[in-house]
Amino acid sequence: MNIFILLSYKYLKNKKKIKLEELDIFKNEREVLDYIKLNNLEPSSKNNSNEAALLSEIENLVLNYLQGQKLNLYKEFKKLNIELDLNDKFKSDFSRKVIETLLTINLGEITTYYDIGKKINSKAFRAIGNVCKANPIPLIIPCHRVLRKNGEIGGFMGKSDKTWETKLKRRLLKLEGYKAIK
DNA sequence: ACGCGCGTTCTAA
DNA sequence: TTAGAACGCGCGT
Repeated sequence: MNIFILLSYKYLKNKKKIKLEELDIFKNEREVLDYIKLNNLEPSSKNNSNEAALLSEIENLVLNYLQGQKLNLYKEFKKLNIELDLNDKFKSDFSRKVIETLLTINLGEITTYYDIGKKINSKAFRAIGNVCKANPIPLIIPCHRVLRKNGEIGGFMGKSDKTWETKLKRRLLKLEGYKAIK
């Protein structure tokens, strides 16, 4: 399965750090190009050596993860002092609690929409799904580790079962060593 | 397969 | 700005 990954970020010169805005996953190059065009994205200049170094570290982390290394990407990104653009995106208490809970699910583990609801004292299971859908940085925020209560795969990146997106979700879980999915 | 529940977003006033 | 309708990577029956 080939995938194409696009990182949208800003380099904060004064702080010398990268603020990661989005990590998007596409199934072919054309989709990447369409997305870049649609959102008027500028190609990375990499004219700053610190910026280039950070980027290559990020690239290595993601590639190693996709090749099966057991990496906690969230923690690794934190080590690199990468800023995640979450507070801008998630403004409500509810969505922040969902994201917070998601970040506690380690590689190799899974949870369910139901369990997240239990943890944050809510029965809004569908709304929890909607927060995941709005997740701008999959892989780092591990929405792929959330299944339906009955063990079904559930959706991924806004799409329901029997789509390329859910195949990717299965693939990621397999990569992480989790096997039992309906 | 259907109805339900609930946070978010869209829509029309 | 505000009420209410519509919408969802879901759940229970």
